Amino acid sequence: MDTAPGRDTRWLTPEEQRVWRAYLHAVTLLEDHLDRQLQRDADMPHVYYGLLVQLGEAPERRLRMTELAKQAKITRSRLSHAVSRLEKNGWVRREECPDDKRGQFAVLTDAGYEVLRRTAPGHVEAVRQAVFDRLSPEQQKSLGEIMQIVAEGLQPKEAGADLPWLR
Amino acid sequence: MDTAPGRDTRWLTPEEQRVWRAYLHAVTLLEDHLDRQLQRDADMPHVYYGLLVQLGEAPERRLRMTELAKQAKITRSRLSHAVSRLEKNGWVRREECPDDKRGQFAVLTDAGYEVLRRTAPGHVEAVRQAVFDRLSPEQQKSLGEIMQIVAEGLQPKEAGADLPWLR
DNA sequence: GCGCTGTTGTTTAACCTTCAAGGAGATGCC
DNA sequence: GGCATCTCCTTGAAGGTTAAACAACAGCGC
Repeated sequence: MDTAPGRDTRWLTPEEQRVWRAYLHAVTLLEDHLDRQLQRDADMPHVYYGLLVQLGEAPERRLRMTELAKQAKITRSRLSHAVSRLEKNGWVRREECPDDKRGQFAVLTDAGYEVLRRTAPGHVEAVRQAVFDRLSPEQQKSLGEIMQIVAEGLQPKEAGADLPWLR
Repeated sequence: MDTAPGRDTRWLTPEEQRVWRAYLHAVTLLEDHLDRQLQRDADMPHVYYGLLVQLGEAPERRLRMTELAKQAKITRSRLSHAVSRLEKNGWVRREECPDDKRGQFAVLTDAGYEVLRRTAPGHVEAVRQAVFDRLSPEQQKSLGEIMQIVAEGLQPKEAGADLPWLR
């Protein structure tokens, strides 16, 4: 990977520093804001809410643990803890996988769906107020492209994704 | 604050959803990446590293706790815990404030400065590889503007900041 | 079948963050 | 001065996250 930082570090220029600081500030403020909003209205952190959303969109409102972890960009360990908590709340239920006895499904319960239905509007509104209402259409487009690029760069590559002849 | 979500929620359009998902993915992947990088190379999470940076840039490498918390966008409580931890590592030291006996200074020690000097290049390189190397100059500029706007919208306003005649 | 390797999901303990509460000193007002 | 109130910072408990180790199983070659 040749990352060994030698004598010649490519420091950030003043302009790059401004961009980076702005990014850090925006991201931490926004995550804080949304976390508080959801903690107040739905009694759970943002990440947990995201899990319910993913399940709500999945066929039959169920996903294998690993698949859910992948979609939510969290570790399986973290997901395991999270689901345990959501299970206690009655929002999610675990089910065994008939095909693979190691496997577990996380299933969104009716109560979980109800919570989602009740709290989604407030959450969307919060996102709108904090982000979309403040950006021009061009900026929104730009933001999407930029984030897409950054995410792709960090995504653990699919096997053979860049070696199509191996598939 | 008329946020009461009535029957008429302004849902995100499909395009807005794509932008928002891309944002969430990028941000969580990036934060994870940097956290791991720093945990490995500097034995501390990203936020703690940020504290050392702020102190390193401050005059005399010292800041009042509240000021540091404000700059780092974290709560005083969190900062208090964090400084305790950094103090155990010998990277930061607390000092009393002569002017205000309630006050405390957080001071970057020589050892702390040394850690910073040693690990900064690797961190900058990680940020570069994940972000700046992948974006065009226009995109970098755009990112800065967008994040600036979002951050300002969430920033707790300074007293009278939008009422200049009151200052 | 048997063993090998990799996957799936959980667990433990250490660590970090949050929230609510509180001590101690400053500030202002009478 | 006396009192209320505010600010600065800390604390402890509850809860969330992480890394590492683990048990159970699947897939595969033999």
